[in-house]
Amino acid sequence: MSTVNSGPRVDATDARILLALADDPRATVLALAERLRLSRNTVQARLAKLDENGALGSFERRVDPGALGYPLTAFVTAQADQHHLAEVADRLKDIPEIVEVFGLSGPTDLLVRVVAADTEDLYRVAGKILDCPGIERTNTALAMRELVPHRLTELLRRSAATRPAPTGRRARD
Amino acid sequence: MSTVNSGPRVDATDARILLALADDPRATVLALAERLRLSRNTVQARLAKLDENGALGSFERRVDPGALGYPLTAFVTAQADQHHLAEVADRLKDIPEIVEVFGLSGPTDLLVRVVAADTEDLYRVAGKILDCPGIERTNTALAMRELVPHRLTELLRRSAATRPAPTGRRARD
DNA sequence: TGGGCAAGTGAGCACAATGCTCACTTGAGG
DNA sequence: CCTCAAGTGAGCATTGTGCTCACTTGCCCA
Repeated sequence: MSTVNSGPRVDATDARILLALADDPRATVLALAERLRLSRNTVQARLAKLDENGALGSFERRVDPGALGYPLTAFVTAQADQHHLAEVADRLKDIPEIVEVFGLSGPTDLLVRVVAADTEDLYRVAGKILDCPGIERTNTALAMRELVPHRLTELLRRSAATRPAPTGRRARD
Repeated sequence: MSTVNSGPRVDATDARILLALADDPRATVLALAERLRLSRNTVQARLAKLDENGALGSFERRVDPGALGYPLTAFVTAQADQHHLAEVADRLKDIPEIVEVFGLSGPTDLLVRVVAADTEDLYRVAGKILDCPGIERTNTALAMRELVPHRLTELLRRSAATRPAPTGRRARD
């Protein structure tokens, strides 16, 4: 349901931690600290804060639908009765194959991301979407290729590059 | 670049592990084992296999762009010279604000997911996309609301529900 | 110019988790 | 009937965790 989160912004050090984690997701705090040349204490505190503020989304994001038996991804755009968007969203939430829904600006009201086991399955799901009261028109496009797989690394690198406020870190080494 | 992965399919037990992990991402293997009433050994082996086969996507997926200073998400659809899709994709990859790109079936060739710091930033990024040689026409829609946040839980639950092949597990307890 | 303040550091400590290996069990399939 | 794949429980040396503490350092602000 939420749109933004905008807790306190991730700073350069946080970004470096996230980057290191991206490289090795199950790395121990100790390993991260060593690698980033920070104290274990710092990394631990930072990490704690990062998932307190919702800077880290849910873990499910990391699960590959393909491995779950849903190798097909499709995007269904829809026009809907704008007065009842919330109700429509609730209905859509009940369809398990629907993985993500956005409310859009412009002539297309909804963008629905769907996964499916095969084309027949996809057809069925598309039908279910159209059947939702409030949905007026849909259009389904199959994702044939993932040309750029989901990534935030470039943005993280940019954040990591800004010189951190150098506080209390040791001079030697 | 990859489209599918389709390593060996995730079975019911795997799904249960992933579900538990979704609930508590940094849970220790021991905690998971206890909670699922599996042996530590099993969980450890399963988890190892899960990220060997790419059933687990990269960690970056969990990072919230909002926390990074990019609270805006937009979807840019584009028509492109289909003979040069690969080159276009390479160009798009160089734009950091581009988070994901799909090649679609139908009249729209590309779906580009973009994040931006503000509307002006978005305008700039949209311009960069249009400037890519091979891109013929674009249309930008701002994601105003995340009506259903990314989730795979329902699907995971479905997988977890199928009775697992009950092998060698103890009778008592 | 001096005092807080926030953030980092290094040390230490009891406890828990990891990574490994081994012998054993169990159901499925040839 | 035998073998195989998967799970189990045990054990053990090594690491990592979660916590607290005293101390340092640069920044902000008065």
